[in-house]
Amino acid sequence: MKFNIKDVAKKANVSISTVSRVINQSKPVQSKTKERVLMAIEELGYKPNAIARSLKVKHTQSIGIMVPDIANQFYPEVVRGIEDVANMYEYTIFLCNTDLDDDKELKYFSGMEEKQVDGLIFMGNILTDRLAREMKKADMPVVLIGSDHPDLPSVTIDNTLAARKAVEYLLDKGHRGVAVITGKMKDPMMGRARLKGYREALEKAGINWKSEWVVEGGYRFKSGYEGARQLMMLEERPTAIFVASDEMAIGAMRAILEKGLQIPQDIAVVGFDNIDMSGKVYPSLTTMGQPMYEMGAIGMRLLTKYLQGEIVNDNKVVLNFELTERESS
Amino acid sequence: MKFNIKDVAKKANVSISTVSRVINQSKPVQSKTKERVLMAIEELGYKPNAIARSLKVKHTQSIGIMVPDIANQFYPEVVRGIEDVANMYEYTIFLCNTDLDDDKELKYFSGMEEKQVDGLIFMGNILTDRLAREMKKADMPVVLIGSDHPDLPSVTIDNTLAARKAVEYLLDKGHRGVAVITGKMKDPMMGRARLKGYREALEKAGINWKSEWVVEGGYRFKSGYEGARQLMMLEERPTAIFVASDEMAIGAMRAILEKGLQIPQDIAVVGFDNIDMSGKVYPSLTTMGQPMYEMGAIGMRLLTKYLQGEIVNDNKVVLNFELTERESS
DNA sequence: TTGTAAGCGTTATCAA
DNA sequence: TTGATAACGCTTACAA
Repeated sequence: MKFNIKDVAKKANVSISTVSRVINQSKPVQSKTKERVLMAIEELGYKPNAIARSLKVKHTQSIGIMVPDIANQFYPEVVRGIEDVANMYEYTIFLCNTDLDDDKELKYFSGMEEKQVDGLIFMGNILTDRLAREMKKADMPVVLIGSDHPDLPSVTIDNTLAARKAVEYLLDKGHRGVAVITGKMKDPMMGRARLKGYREALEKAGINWKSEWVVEGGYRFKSGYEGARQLMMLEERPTAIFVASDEMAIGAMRAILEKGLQIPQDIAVVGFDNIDMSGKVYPSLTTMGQPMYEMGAIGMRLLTKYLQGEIVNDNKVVLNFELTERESS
Repeated sequence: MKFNIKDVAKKANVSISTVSRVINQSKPVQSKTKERVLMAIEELGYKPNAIARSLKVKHTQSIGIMVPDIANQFYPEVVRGIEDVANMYEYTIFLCNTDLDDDKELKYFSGMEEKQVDGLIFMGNILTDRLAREMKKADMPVVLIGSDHPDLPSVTIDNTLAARKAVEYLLDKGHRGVAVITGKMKDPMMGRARLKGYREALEKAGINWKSEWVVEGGYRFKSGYEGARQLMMLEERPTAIFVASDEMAIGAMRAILEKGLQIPQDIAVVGFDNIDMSGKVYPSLTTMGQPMYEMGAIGMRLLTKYLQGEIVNDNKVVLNFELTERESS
């Protein structure tokens, strides 16, 4: 049996407004009547209906999160960051997996709008114009995490700088033959930006670019594995590989180890992201870390600012990255 | 600017009821007027307000998911399973991280009730009586995944049988010195049940139980690492370790490798869960796999049955497990 | 300090 | 096939 505010009003012998007032503490209520109301609530096991409330007050205290795939190592950590600060601000989160599918993204976004989320956090490799337009049209704040767009707030790191630093680290260790397994070329951040960083590092060091030393990967283990095998078949074998994601890097390491080669003696590898597992594999992975939890937390904090109507002066926050040196280099 | 059904009614020169009818296709509408309505919707960029709808129809097409920690390797995969079938049935999901904290569990559950979720999926190591009572009281279906309770539907595997099989596998390989790193003893499934399986296997094989060969772990990498170190310091060193979770097993492997020992030649290890990473580490991990994605998918499917008022004859589904043999054994 | 009543954006009943 | 209108459970003027 489900009771509503009317039931408790009747039971406590007051009007529904005073019940509302004690629930929300929105206006003073005489302590005696308040007690009666509380009693009634207790006895009936009454729970306020947030849906009805939302309809009236025009906000839901819910926000949407769109991620490519929660089962992909990278995202759970940032979702956790989001969740933690969302809870501090009393928001609960709707989670959607887009699989990087444009239609799903559009559909879910629309669904979130209909469910009247107060705001939304979007993660995805590339933000289509179509979706960006929808986001602008919708009158709810959206913040991007890990990707970027001229007229939307976002939190990111400087991917090309981070990649450059990673490669420079390898160069500083004396490596001259540094190959790269990168993200998809159509992907601005993980693909092009990180490759650009690689190229910049080489240029600055006066090292020639060898096109056979750059292989385009996906993001998963398998493509790192295959990329490394391909690289090792070259007559001039690289002595180090910079890999644009940790999961690929772990795949690359396996390929190297299977070949009977030693890491880092024969080939050093440095990854990107610093997912949880990168410190746990053997050998542990040196990696250019993104502050995933912070990206989530800060992204959500940014969102709350819009939600609360605070003025925000900087809607593009770019966070620091940090190289974690481990055994693989 | 946000428009409502009234706005489109005015624009299309019809009543709000006919607008509602074309949106929901709940009653025939003359194709000509339907067209007008569709035009108006299009022009205004109207999106129906699901909150208002929910208030009226008394369901929200939302369900809640409570997990200990989405950043923990095990859960994203089952959440993904849940999500996929939830979407097939047009539900969207609220995600909550409980951190295994009783108060948070209670609080979030209450919050989900207020938000009028149509149902809820709970994951947690142990279901407190307090929470179980709340679940019974609430008039919404709840299904448990990975844990169990006499009067709640659930989907699990037979943890003690699975553990026994894992240990028997080791025994069959000729190991006589099989140690175990288990879950917390207060945890019925991952702790006691899996330890029980270990014991049963030993008994059946006529092998003596050595209390110094069982160490109680948490679930994380570190406790596996430490557990293995402890085990290796014994004067009679085990030749195999059964570890009650993959993450701990990966920690155990690292401890073994660091010690300069070989896996599986010196010590074999088999884990539990078959998380994604267990096939990617080096050496790859033999593990007793839980069908995580399926547990999620089937759990959600079970929930939809309650949601749709289907009669369900078996509210305790126990799934098959499967040993995946890899390099660590 | 308390109560009455309008209204939030829908759906659904009833009548036309 | 369409339109008026009550109702869903709440908050919030406004009045008492």
